[in-house]
Amino acid sequence: MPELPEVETVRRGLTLKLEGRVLVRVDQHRPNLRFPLPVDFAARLTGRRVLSLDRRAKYILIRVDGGLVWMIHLGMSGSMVVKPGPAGVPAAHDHLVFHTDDGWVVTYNDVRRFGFMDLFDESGLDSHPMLAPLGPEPLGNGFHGVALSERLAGRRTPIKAALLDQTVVAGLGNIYVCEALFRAGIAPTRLADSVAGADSERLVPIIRDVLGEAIAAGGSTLRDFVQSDGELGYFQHNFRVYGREDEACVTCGHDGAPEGRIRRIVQSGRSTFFCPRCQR
DNA sequence: CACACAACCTGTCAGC
DNA sequence: TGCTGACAGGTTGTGT
Repeated sequence: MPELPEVETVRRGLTLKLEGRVLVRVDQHRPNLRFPLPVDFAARLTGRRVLSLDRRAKYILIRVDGGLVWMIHLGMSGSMVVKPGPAGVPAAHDHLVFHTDDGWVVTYNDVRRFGFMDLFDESGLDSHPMLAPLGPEPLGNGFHGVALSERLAGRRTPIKAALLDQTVVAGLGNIYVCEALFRAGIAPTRLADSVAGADSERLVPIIRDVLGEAIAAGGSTLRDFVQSDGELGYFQHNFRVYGREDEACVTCGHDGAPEGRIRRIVQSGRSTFFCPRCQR
Protein backbone atom coordinates (compact mmCIF):
# COMPACT_ATOMS: atom_id res chain seq x y z
CA MET A 1 0.00 0.00 0.00
CA PRO A 2 2.07 2.69 1.30
CA GLU A 3 4.12 4.68 -1.14
CA LEU A 4 6.86 7.07 -0.22
CA PRO A 5 4.69 9.77 1.44
CA GLU A 6 2.90 7.26 3.63
CA VAL A 7 6.14 5.59 4.62
CA GLU A 8 7.62 8.98 5.46
CA THR A 9 4.59 9.74 7.62
CA VAL A 10 5.01 6.45 9.44
CA ARG A 11 8.70 7.17 9.96
CA ARG A 12 7.91 10.54 11.51
CA GLY A 13 5.25 9.08 13.76
CA LEU A 14 7.52 6.29 14.90
CA THR A 15 10.33 8.75 15.52
CA LEU A 16 8.16 10.61 18.02
CA LYS A 17 7.69 7.50 20.12
CA LEU A 18 10.77 5.38 19.52
CA GLU A 19 13.77 7.67 19.18
CA GLY A 20 15.94 7.38 22.27
CA ARG A 21 13.82 4.65 23.80
CA VAL A 22 14.87 1.13 24.76
CA LEU A 23 12.86 -1.82 23.39
CA VAL A 24 12.25 -3.71 26.60
CA ARG A 25 10.12 -6.43 25.04
CA VAL A 26 9.35 -7.71 21.54
CA ASP A 27 6.48 -10.12 20.91
CA GLN A 28 6.70 -12.07 17.67
CA HIS A 29 3.49 -13.91 16.83
CA ARG A 30 4.62 -15.77 13.72
CA PRO A 31 7.89 -16.88 12.13
CA ASN A 32 7.48 -15.02 8.86
CA LEU A 33 5.89 -12.11 7.10
CA ARG A 34 6.50 -12.20 3.34
CA PHE A 35 9.90 -13.72 4.12
CA PRO A 36 11.09 -15.51 7.24
CA LEU A 37 11.97 -13.05 9.98
CA PRO A 38 15.68 -13.09 10.82
CA VAL A 39 16.88 -15.77 13.22
CA ASP A 40 16.29 -14.66 16.83
CA PHE A 41 14.79 -11.42 15.56
CA ALA A 42 12.87 -10.54 18.72
CA ALA A 43 15.65 -11.61 21.05
CA ARG A 44 18.31 -9.68 19.16
CA LEU A 45 16.19 -6.51 19.19
CA THR A 46 15.22 -6.75 22.85
CA GLY A 47 17.17 -4.42 25.11
CA ARG A 48 18.38 -2.19 22.27
CA ARG A 49 18.09 1.56 22.34
CA VAL A 50 16.70 3.21 19.21
CA LEU A 51 19.17 5.79 17.95
CA SER A 52 17.59 7.20 14.78
CA LEU A 53 14.97 6.50 12.13
CA ASP A 54 15.60 7.11 8.44
CA ARG A 55 13.83 6.30 5.21
CA ARG A 56 15.13 5.07 1.88
CA ALA A 57 12.46 4.75 -0.84
CA LYS A 58 9.67 2.80 0.90
CA TYR A 59 11.96 1.30 3.51
CA ILE A 60 12.16 2.48 7.11
CA LEU A 61 15.69 2.05 8.47
CA ILE A 62 16.06 2.19 12.24
CA ARG A 63 19.52 2.34 13.78
CA VAL A 64 19.70 0.69 17.18
CA ASP A 65 22.67 0.42 19.50
CA GLY A 66 25.12 -2.37 18.99
CA GLY A 67 25.57 -1.30 15.36
CA LEU A 68 22.42 -2.91 13.99
CA VAL A 69 19.88 -1.69 11.46
CA TRP A 70 16.27 -2.73 11.78
CA MET A 71 14.64 -2.52 8.35
CA ILE A 72 10.87 -2.38 7.85
CA HIS A 73 8.86 -2.56 4.64
CA LEU A 74 5.09 -2.21 4.98
CA GLY A 75 4.22 -4.03 1.77
CA MET A 76 0.67 -3.41 0.58
CA SER A 77 -1.25 -3.56 3.84
CA GLY A 78 1.24 -3.08 6.66
CA SER A 79 0.64 -0.46 9.31
CA MET A 80 2.02 0.60 12.66
CA VAL A 81 -0.25 1.37 15.58
CA VAL A 82 1.16 3.35 18.50
CA LYS A 83 -0.65 3.26 21.82
CA PRO A 84 0.07 3.71 25.49
CA GLY A 85 0.66 0.42 27.27
CA PRO A 86 -0.08 -2.02 28.60
CA ALA A 87 -0.85 -4.00 25.47
CA GLY A 88 -4.28 -5.55 25.23
CA VAL A 89 -5.20 -8.74 23.42
CA PRO A 90 -3.60 -8.75 19.96
CA ALA A 91 -6.01 -8.02 17.15
CA ALA A 92 -6.18 -10.11 14.00
CA HIS A 93 -2.98 -9.78 11.94
CA ASP A 94 -1.02 -8.12 14.73
CA HIS A 95 2.23 -9.91 13.91
CA LEU A 96 4.78 -8.06 16.01
CA VAL A 97 4.46 -5.94 19.15
CA PHE A 98 7.28 -3.72 20.42
CA HIS A 99 7.28 -2.34 23.98
CA THR A 100 9.33 0.71 24.98
CA ASP A 101 10.92 1.51 28.32
CA ASP A 102 8.54 4.44 28.80
CA GLY A 103 5.44 2.32 28.45
CA TRP A 104 4.44 2.69 24.80
CA VAL A 105 3.40 -0.16 22.55
CA VAL A 106 4.05 -0.21 18.82
CA THR A 107 2.17 -2.89 16.88
CA TYR A 108 2.89 -4.05 13.35
CA ASN A 109 -0.32 -5.20 11.66
CA ASP A 110 -0.35 -6.58 8.11
CA VAL A 111 -3.38 -8.37 6.69
CA ARG A 112 -1.83 -9.52 3.42
CA ARG A 113 1.64 -10.08 4.86
CA PHE A 114 3.43 -8.61 1.87
CA GLY A 115 5.56 -6.60 4.27
CA PHE A 116 8.86 -7.75 5.70
CA MET A 117 11.54 -6.87 8.22
CA ASP A 118 15.25 -7.46 8.51
CA LEU A 119 17.90 -6.91 11.15
CA PHE A 120 21.51 -6.69 10.06
CA ASP A 121 24.85 -5.10 10.85
CA GLU A 122 25.12 -1.50 9.72
CA SER A 123 28.22 -2.41 7.72
CA GLY A 124 25.87 -4.25 5.36
CA LEU A 125 23.66 -1.27 4.67
CA ASP A 126 25.07 -0.21 1.31
CA SER A 127 25.24 -3.74 -0.01
CA HIS A 128 21.83 -4.87 1.19
CA PRO A 129 20.21 -6.70 -1.74
CA MET A 130 17.01 -4.70 -1.47
CA LEU A 131 18.63 -1.31 -1.07
CA ALA A 132 21.61 -1.46 -3.40
CA PRO A 133 19.65 -1.54 -6.70
CA LEU A 134 17.45 1.44 -5.82
CA GLY A 135 17.51 4.51 -8.04
CA PRO A 136 17.71 8.09 -6.78
CA GLU A 137 15.56 9.36 -3.95
CA PRO A 138 12.89 11.50 -5.68
CA LEU A 139 13.10 14.30 -3.10
CA GLY A 140 16.90 14.25 -3.00
CA ASN A 141 19.56 16.12 -4.96
CA GLY A 142 20.36 13.10 -7.09
CA PHE A 143 17.00 13.27 -8.82
CA HIS A 144 16.97 15.85 -11.62
CA GLY A 145 15.97 16.06 -15.25
CA VAL A 146 19.22 14.72 -16.64
CA ALA A 147 19.29 11.82 -14.19
CA LEU A 148 15.73 10.80 -15.04
CA SER A 149 16.31 11.29 -18.74
CA GLU A 150 19.34 9.01 -18.69
CA ARG A 151 17.41 6.26 -16.97
CA LEU A 152 14.47 6.47 -19.41
CA ALA A 153 16.48 6.73 -22.64
CA GLY A 154 16.32 3.62 -24.75
CA ARG A 155 13.62 1.97 -22.70
CA ARG A 156 10.80 0.53 -24.76
CA THR A 157 8.39 0.03 -21.86
CA PRO A 158 5.48 2.41 -21.14
CA ILE A 159 6.44 5.42 -19.01
CA LYS A 160 3.97 4.20 -16.38
CA ALA A 161 5.91 0.97 -15.92
CA ALA A 162 9.26 2.74 -16.01
CA LEU A 163 8.31 5.11 -13.19
CA LEU A 164 7.15 2.17 -11.08
CA ASP A 165 10.59 0.62 -11.56
CA GLN A 166 12.40 1.34 -8.29
CA THR A 167 15.77 1.41 -10.06
CA VAL A 168 14.61 4.37 -12.16
CA VAL A 169 13.38 6.40 -9.20
CA ALA A 170 12.90 4.96 -5.73
CA GLY A 171 9.65 5.34 -3.87
CA LEU A 172 6.92 6.00 -6.43
CA GLY A 173 4.00 3.60 -6.45
CA ASN A 174 0.87 3.16 -8.51
CA ILE A 175 -1.04 6.13 -7.12
CA TYR A 176 1.61 8.81 -7.37
CA VAL A 177 2.80 7.70 -10.79
CA CYS A 178 -0.76 8.19 -12.06
CA GLU A 179 -1.00 11.56 -10.36
CA ALA A 180 2.36 12.80 -11.63
CA LEU A 181 1.70 11.77 -15.22
CA PHE A 182 -1.69 13.46 -15.08
CA ARG A 183 -0.22 16.74 -13.87
CA ALA A 184 2.50 16.51 -16.48
CA GLY A 185 0.02 15.86 -19.30
CA ILE A 186 1.93 12.75 -20.31
CA ALA A 187 0.02 9.68 -21.50
CA PRO A 188 0.91 6.64 -19.38
CA THR A 189 1.13 4.52 -22.53
CA ARG A 190 3.92 6.53 -24.09
CA LEU A 191 7.24 4.76 -24.42
CA ALA A 192 9.65 5.73 -21.64
CA ASP A 193 12.24 6.63 -24.25
CA SER A 194 9.97 9.36 -25.62
CA VAL A 195 9.85 11.02 -22.18
CA ALA A 196 13.64 11.36 -22.05
CA GLY A 197 14.81 14.91 -22.67
CA ALA A 198 12.52 17.93 -22.20
CA ASP A 199 9.65 15.94 -20.72
CA SER A 200 11.94 14.56 -18.05
CA GLU A 201 12.94 18.08 -17.07
CA ARG A 202 9.26 18.94 -16.65
CA LEU A 203 8.37 15.73 -14.88
CA VAL A 204 10.93 15.93 -12.07
CA PRO A 205 9.53 19.01 -10.30
CA ILE A 206 6.01 17.64 -10.75
CA ILE A 207 6.96 14.37 -9.05
CA ARG A 208 8.52 16.36 -6.22
CA ASP A 209 5.35 18.45 -5.85
CA VAL A 210 3.04 15.45 -5.83
CA LEU A 211 5.09 13.68 -3.16
CA GLY A 212 5.69 16.84 -1.16
CA GLU A 213 2.00 17.68 -1.00
CA ALA A 214 1.16 14.14 0.09
CA ILE A 215 3.78 14.25 2.84
CA ALA A 216 2.36 17.56 4.01
CA ALA A 217 -1.12 16.03 4.08
CA GLY A 218 0.20 13.08 6.05
CA GLY A 219 1.98 15.40 8.44
CA SER A 220 -1.23 17.18 9.21
CA THR A 221 -2.84 13.89 10.19
CA LEU A 222 0.14 13.13 12.40
CA ARG A 223 -0.26 16.01 14.77
CA ASP A 224 -2.33 14.13 17.28
CA PHE A 225 -2.20 10.65 15.87
CA VAL A 226 -1.98 9.14 19.30
CA GLN A 227 -5.26 10.62 20.50
CA SER A 228 -7.23 9.09 17.63
CA ASP A 229 -6.73 5.44 16.79
CA GLY A 230 -2.95 5.54 16.84
CA GLU A 231 -2.69 4.04 13.40
CA LEU A 232 0.19 5.07 11.21
CA GLY A 233 0.43 4.15 7.59
CA TYR A 234 -2.77 5.18 5.90
CA PHE A 235 -4.24 8.62 5.47
CA GLN A 236 -6.94 10.16 3.39
CA HIS A 237 -5.68 12.17 0.49
CA ASN A 238 -7.46 13.65 -2.47
CA PHE A 239 -6.30 12.34 -5.79
CA ARG A 240 -7.03 14.00 -9.12
CA VAL A 241 -7.20 10.85 -11.25
CA TYR A 242 -6.47 7.80 -9.10
CA GLY A 243 -9.68 5.89 -8.40
CA ARG A 244 -11.77 8.31 -10.49
CA GLU A 245 -12.73 6.11 -13.43
CA ASP A 246 -15.61 7.62 -15.46
CA GLU A 247 -15.53 10.89 -13.53
CA ALA A 248 -15.11 14.17 -15.39
CA CYS A 249 -11.49 15.26 -15.67
CA VAL A 250 -10.83 18.07 -13.20
CA THR A 251 -8.87 19.92 -15.87
CA CYS A 252 -10.83 19.49 -19.09
CA GLY A 253 -14.00 17.62 -18.19
CA HIS A 254 -16.32 20.56 -17.56
CA ASP A 255 -17.81 20.36 -21.06
CA GLY A 256 -19.20 16.92 -20.31
CA ALA A 257 -17.59 15.42 -23.41
CA PRO A 258 -16.96 11.68 -23.15
CA GLU A 259 -13.26 12.11 -23.99
CA GLY A 260 -12.94 14.31 -20.90
CA ARG A 261 -13.72 11.41 -18.59
CA ILE A 262 -11.06 9.56 -16.62
CA ARG A 263 -10.28 6.14 -17.99
CA ARG A 264 -8.90 3.07 -16.29
CA ILE A 265 -6.64 0.69 -18.17
CA VAL A 266 -4.40 -2.14 -16.98
CA GLN A 267 -0.67 -1.89 -17.59
CA SER A 268 1.62 -4.69 -16.46
CA GLY A 269 -1.13 -5.92 -14.22
CA ARG A 270 -1.75 -2.64 -12.42
CA SER A 271 -4.60 -0.15 -12.83
CA THR A 272 -3.72 3.10 -14.54
CA PHE A 273 -6.02 6.10 -14.35
CA PHE A 274 -5.63 8.94 -16.84
CA CYS A 275 -7.38 11.56 -18.93
CA PRO A 276 -7.18 10.62 -22.62
CA ARG A 277 -7.69 14.25 -23.65
CA CYS A 278 -5.19 16.01 -21.33
CA GLN A 279 -2.48 13.38 -21.40
CA ARG A 280 -0.61 12.98 -24.65
C1' DC B 1 19.38 -7.43 -20.88
C1' DA B 2 14.61 -5.79 -21.00
C1' DC B 3 10.22 -6.74 -20.33
C1' DA B 4 5.59 -9.19 -19.07
C1' DC B 5 3.45 -11.93 -15.92
C1' DA B 6 2.55 -15.02 -12.01
C1' DA B 7 3.07 -15.52 -7.23
C1' DC B 8 2.94 -14.22 -2.43
C1' DC B 9 -1.92 -13.62 1.13
C1' DT B 10 -6.26 -11.92 2.86
C1' DG B 11 -10.16 -9.06 2.66
C1' DT B 12 -13.85 -6.42 0.37
C1' DC B 13 -17.14 -5.39 -2.90
C1' DA B 14 -20.14 -5.80 -7.04
C1' DG B 15 -22.99 -8.81 -9.47
C1' DC B 16 -25.74 -12.87 -9.97
C1' DT C 1 -27.83 -15.00 1.96
C1' DG C 2 -24.22 -17.23 -0.50
C1' DC C 3 -21.18 -17.81 -4.18
C1' DT C 4 -17.82 -16.05 -7.69
C1' DG C 5 -14.72 -13.10 -9.72
C1' DA C 6 -12.29 -8.81 -9.82
C1' DC C 7 -9.52 -5.96 -7.39
C1' DA C 8 -6.34 -3.80 -3.71
C1' DG C 9 -1.27 1.35 -2.58
C1' DG C 10 4.62 -3.80 -3.53
C1' DT C 11 8.28 -6.71 -4.67
C1' DT C 12 10.52 -11.02 -6.21
C1' DG C 13 11.16 -14.76 -9.22
C1' DT C 14 10.43 -16.99 -13.64
C1' DG C 15 9.95 -17.25 -18.41
C1' DT C 16 10.12 -15.29 -23.06
